[in-house]
Amino acid sequence: MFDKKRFMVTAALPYANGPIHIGHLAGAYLAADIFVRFLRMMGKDVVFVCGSDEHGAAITIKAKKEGLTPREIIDKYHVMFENTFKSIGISFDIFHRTSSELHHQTAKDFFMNLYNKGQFEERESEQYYDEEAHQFLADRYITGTCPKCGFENAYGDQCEKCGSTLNPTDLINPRSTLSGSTPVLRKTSHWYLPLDKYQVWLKEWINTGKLDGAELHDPATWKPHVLGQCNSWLDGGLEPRAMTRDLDWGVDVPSEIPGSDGKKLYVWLDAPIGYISATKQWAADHNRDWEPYWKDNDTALIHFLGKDNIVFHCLIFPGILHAHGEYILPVNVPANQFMNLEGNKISTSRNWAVWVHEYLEEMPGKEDELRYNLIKNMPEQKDSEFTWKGYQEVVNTELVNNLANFFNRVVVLTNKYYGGEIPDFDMEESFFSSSDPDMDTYFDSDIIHLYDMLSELHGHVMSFDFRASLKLVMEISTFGNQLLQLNEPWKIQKSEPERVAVVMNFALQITAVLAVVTRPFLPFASARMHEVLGMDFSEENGELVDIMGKLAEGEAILPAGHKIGEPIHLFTRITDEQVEIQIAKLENSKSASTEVALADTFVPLKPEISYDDFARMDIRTGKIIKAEKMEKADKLLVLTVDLGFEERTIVSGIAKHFSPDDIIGKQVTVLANLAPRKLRGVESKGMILMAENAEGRLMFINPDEDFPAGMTIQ
RNA sequence: GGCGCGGUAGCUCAGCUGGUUAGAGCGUAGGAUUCAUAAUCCUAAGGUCGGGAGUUCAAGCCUCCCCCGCGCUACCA
Repeated sequence: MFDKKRFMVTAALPYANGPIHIGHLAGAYLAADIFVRFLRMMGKDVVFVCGSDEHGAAITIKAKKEGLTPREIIDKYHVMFENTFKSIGISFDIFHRTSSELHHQTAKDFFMNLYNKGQFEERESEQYYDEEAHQFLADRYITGTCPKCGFENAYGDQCEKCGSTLNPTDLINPRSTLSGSTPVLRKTSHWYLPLDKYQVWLKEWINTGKLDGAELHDPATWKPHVLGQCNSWLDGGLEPRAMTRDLDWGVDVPSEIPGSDGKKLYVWLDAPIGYISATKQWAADHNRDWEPYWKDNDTALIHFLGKDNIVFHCLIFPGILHAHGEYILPVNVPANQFMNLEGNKISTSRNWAVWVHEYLEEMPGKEDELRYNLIKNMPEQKDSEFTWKGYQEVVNTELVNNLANFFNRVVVLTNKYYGGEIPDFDMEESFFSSSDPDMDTYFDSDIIHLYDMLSELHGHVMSFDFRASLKLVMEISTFGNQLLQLNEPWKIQKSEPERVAVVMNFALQITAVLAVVTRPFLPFASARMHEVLGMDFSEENGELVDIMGKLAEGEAILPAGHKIGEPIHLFTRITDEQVEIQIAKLENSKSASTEVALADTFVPLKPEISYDDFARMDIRTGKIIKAEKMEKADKLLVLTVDLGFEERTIVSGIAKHFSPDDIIGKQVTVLANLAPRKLRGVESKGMILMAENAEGRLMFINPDEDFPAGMTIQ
């Protein structure tokens, strides 16, 4: 991969309906940023693109809720994204947006191309239509009762209470959120991408890297969980996917296509094309040609994203690119897993998150401290965890005690002994080094040890192993601390100044190496080091190649006589108070949002019924006399209930809440005249009445004293 | 239930295609040192590698069964 002429690097487009949190950074943006900065410093031709994903029903709904236009919503978040990413040091070459004219045109062209090639299947389906608002309804515009948990405000695509994935037609009592009316099913037609037809080549391409005889990537370099998830989908069989929707906020289906009225491109053909339009805009801004970056086989296309996006970028987008025919496919999709926060999943809706823009305000000047922690704990192979206590410990022990302290003591000693000038020394002079503790070493041979470390660092970055590469950076600092400790210049400066001169010169070369290699990880501290050392800190452009070349030759990076500046503290300690404030803030937001959630989830009253309606229900007391788990079902218990006059079988979905042994002998309340229904082959006659709280916890409803079975309830 | 990814020292994690006494950082204990933000350096203690069986001369790494965590998915009238 590294032998490719140029690199096209993308980071997942953030959706413009909420701010960026640490999970986003750890999942995609930091990994991409390190990789790209490193490539630039290796002198590679690389373009790094991203942008706001600004279409779809969720944005129009949010706009409506807040009394704003969709345009106002996306403008707000686009600006916010730009500021956040810039402030935390994500070095996009361009941060574009899908609402731009250029993107609309690019996406339409792409659609037109596939259409003309006959790649689409046009299919009719029935979708809900709002007769008052005169439009088809996006899944998110339809609410109704969840068929699975009974929650009355489930969306057409998902129930936010039980988390099930739904189709709008699954909803009981569907309502349009536009007009409140009951939507009707109406025929509509859409263009589908026949992924089922791509299945064979996709499977081959993913697992062997081969496509049409060409070797495109090495699957051994792909992460196991990425391959695993792809194969899980492939083995389940791919199905055609609609590439268009009846939406009102998005990219129009090209008007020259019959039946395009009111149709918009669906996210599959919108967001990822955003990478391409971003590249076009970048090219136009810099008077460059965008096409080689997407169409030349000598380009390595790499997508950085979180695991929620794997299937999208490994199967659907490659399917689209290949259907078009002119585009290259990604050589790797190094998806990360998720980062948890203080023991819980990060959740936007429950406000359980560290928002990056808030962090930047509350912890000013501590960009690198956050970057360091997120990289150190990057969820590369499995979910990981961010804690404020861990943040404090890592900053104080690793950044302050190890790195900043090393830098500081070298600069202090240089100023003290040599008035801030890098000392000249005798190449024949020996000293101690931890690279070979048993014998004395010399400048030109030991400096190659630094080269070896950088070369190892390079290997880690190229295999997307950012945790390991960060660790290696810190080992360089430790190597420096060891050098000082083994030679103790403060003890021998009077007696052996020649030896101190080599040691200090070498120590200064290590600080120079650190100034350069920290840049992809800790760009802000890197800038401070450059300044103190009097090194040029301009563009990232081949400087790693430079210093590696020198080190390999046993040469110094900073020449003798070079003047450096005054000592500074690169990092300062995180206090207990700072940590406590952050933890308290999290806890507060949690309890606050729980209260809101509780208030929100009081299920609205159902329409009034008559006494007769009630009287038709036969509700009885009963007692569970037998309970066992249903085979091959996670949530079902098969209960035998004594109703006094008979025993009957009732299947109940409570296995997650109660174990069979615990509920035998339990008094229950049974809706006894409910029509029987078969569940997984077992006939269930009746239903156990349960109370449920906002968190989904279940409780039996029963007489509060021992009471005979079979008695009526009225 | 199915599929995928994980389960390694108190904590966070490394362990390449199976190969000698299983590693790192933090924490803990002892020692050295004072240039440095009470920082640094050295040493030590500490692990039935989720559990069980198997393949092999040899398994943390391979096979089978089971348990636990996470994700997707199915059943939950």
